[in-house]
Amino acid sequence: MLSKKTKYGLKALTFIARQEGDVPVQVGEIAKGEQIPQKFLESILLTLRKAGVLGSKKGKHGGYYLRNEPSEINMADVMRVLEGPIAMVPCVSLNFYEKCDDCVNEAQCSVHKLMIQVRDSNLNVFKNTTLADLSFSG
Amino acid sequence: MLSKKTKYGLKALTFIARQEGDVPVQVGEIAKGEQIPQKFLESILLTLRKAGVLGSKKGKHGGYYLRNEPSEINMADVMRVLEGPIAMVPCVSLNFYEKCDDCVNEAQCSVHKLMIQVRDSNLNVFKNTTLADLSFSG
DNA sequence: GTAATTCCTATTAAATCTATAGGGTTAATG
DNA sequence: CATTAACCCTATAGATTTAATAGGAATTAC
Repeated sequence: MLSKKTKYGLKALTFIARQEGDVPVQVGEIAKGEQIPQKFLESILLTLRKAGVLGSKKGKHGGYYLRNEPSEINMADVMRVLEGPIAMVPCVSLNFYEKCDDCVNEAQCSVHKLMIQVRDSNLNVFKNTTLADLSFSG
Repeated sequence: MLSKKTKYGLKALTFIARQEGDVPVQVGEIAKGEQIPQKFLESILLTLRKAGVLGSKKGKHGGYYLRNEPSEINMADVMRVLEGPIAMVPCVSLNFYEKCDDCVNEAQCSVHKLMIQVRDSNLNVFKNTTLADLSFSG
């Protein structure tokens, strides 16, 4: 199940991408427009900023903006920030590999075999989908 | 993240598939062989039996066996039983569709768009992988 | 200097996952 | 037919994670 954090984060990114103006977009605006609890959204946007996806401007008339063009922001990066590793088990994670305690023989492990395929297939989707794909057109 | 329930369930199915004998496989055997808490495993196998994946024989010398050939058991069915819907959000689930409360326009929702692709890609993997693929050979 | 906004930490509330407990039911065996 | 070994079933406790809230600190426009 997709976490609310990720769901809200994706919606917020889309919302920002669609505001084509030059001024940063405020949390309150996004929260209202997308029906997201404002304080929760604050922490999510903060995470995205710290990860380098968003930039921010503080103080009055402050807000958030994209650090790159929507077409340059791919979902693999975004999902890793919001949802964590793309792999469903650490033993098939490319970026966060960890051996299973219980698993004796990784090469023969059925979970390992299946999850490698899932990882590859998801990675393929995420890498090839950009924020622009999600934000514009039908 | 893959739940332990699913992980254990997959390992157990593989274990049973690899026992080529005619006698049912006992929970205790699987638990020992795969390092799974026995009582937890019991409940998982019960779930798989109720879903029609496994059959069981009660009483002394009882145990579990596959209801179909490993090559006929596909992972889409197994994952639905163990992990729940394959879709990461209800609004893209084929078998368990539900509209989002918050989402005003499904067609324009970025989460919806992305998750449809993820669902299709995962479904493709799960439907085309059988228990035989996971159990035998390298 | 006041108002508006992001920034940061802590905490609580809710939900889910993992595991255990305890016994009921069924069947093989001598 | 008693004993034993296995699955069957429900409930519940413990642990972890997720979701949301609270309260203010720091920063900037005006």
